[in-house]
Amino acid sequence: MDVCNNFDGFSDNCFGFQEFSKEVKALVKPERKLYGAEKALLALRNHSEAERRRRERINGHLATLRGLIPGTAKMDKAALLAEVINRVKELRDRVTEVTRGTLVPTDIDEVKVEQEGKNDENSFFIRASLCCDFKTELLSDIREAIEALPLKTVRAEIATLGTRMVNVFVIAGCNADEEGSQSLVDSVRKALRSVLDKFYASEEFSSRNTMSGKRRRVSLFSSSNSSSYGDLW
Amino acid sequence: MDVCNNFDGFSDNCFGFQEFSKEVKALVKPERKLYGAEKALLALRNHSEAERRRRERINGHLATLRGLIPGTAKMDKAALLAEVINRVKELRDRVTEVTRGTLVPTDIDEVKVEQEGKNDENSFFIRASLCCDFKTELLSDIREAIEALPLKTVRAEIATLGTRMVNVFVIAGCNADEEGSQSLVDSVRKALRSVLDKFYASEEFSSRNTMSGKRRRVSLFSSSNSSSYGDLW
DNA sequence: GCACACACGTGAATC
DNA sequence: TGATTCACGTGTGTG
Repeated sequence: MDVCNNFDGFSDNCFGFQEFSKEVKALVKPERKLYGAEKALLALRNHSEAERRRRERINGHLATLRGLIPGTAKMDKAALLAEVINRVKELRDRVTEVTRGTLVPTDIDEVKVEQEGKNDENSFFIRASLCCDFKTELLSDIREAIEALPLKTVRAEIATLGTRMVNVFVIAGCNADEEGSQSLVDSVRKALRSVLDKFYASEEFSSRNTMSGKRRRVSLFSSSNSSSYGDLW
Repeated sequence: MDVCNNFDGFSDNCFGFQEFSKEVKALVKPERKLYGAEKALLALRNHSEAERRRRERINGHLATLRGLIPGTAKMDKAALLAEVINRVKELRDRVTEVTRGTLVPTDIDEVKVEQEGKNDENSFFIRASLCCDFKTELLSDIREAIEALPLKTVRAEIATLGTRMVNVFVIAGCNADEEGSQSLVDSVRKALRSVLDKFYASEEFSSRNTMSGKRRRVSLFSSSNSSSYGDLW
């Protein structure tokens, strides 16, 4: 260790001398201590192997990312990750762009609540939507549910088609950490779902039909974009 | 070095003894060689600092990815990357899903060729589209161009709106590496562009209008989803 | 004590 | 050659 420090700029551990001298000391004394040394060596082995496995896991994921994004075959890790970031942003923007302007009720009752874009900075938005049969009573229920939450509604839209409607709310949040914003998302989702549940209950009471679960399919037209994303429920 | 190998399972370089002994030898001899040692130390320093910077770059990108994808705050690197992979796939699927079924010609002449999904396994698809004015002659040109390529067309669609049309081809490929599939994409793109160019040439010959570049804007309606993704050209 | 994850410095390869 | 990237083993902290 001291030897090592004779060269300035070298810290103790840079040559692994500590470990080395430990082993030496252990080896000097007979038998019993040797057990300790063997054990230590085994531990060291396990350690390095575990670390190798960890690296393989990470690099494996990086490799599949390379396969997922064309043109990144020969990039180094950092450049690859930068490209991944761009891709995620691009795709996210494309989705919102292609989704925007096509606010059309689908034939599936659903509540979607998701955090929308740019939590790069401290501000963020929550986009909440509820799609179901159109009932004027529902509107006030929704309004109440949303306004009961300590949130600021930035934008609200409604679209109807036939007997169906979809309501969209964009809600502003700021200065919330990861967990805070997630709990906001959850509370919004809960609020809208309770509105939907209440509606179902009243429907059921008026015995128009019985529900099998909470989701209901109404054949209006084949909806293509309302599937996937189970986590949005 | 020999000392090091006395412990089996330890390779030469595991303690950095090579480097160490190099420095020792250098120090034994006076003055001139000391310069060499100093230089070596400096180089080592630069090296470790560069490596530190590299790590910071990578970790920085990982951090922004964390910020970009909610719920990954406390994940370890591997889990984060796995989540990133899921996100990219999800978003990619959402885009194609939300795009599909809305095959409508836009007001911009364009050729899009992109690799579509799942090159996880060895098979993949290429989705190629060409959007331009509708001319019946074009159809056979396109057909010829596509069939001239050593590819299997899995699906083909055409949609028209007013004077505009868009053709979509889904082409199957398999057992191609990154570069191979990329060159296929390029050749498809080239083929479709040549069709478009030929069309332009004949149009120009018939002197309906002069082109400024190859792109042409026709006001039909404001197209929203044909923007971005310059790399698709 | 053990398992896991991370940062670090180093050796080697590539350009 | 120097600069840069990667894999590796190790030290260290946390649960």
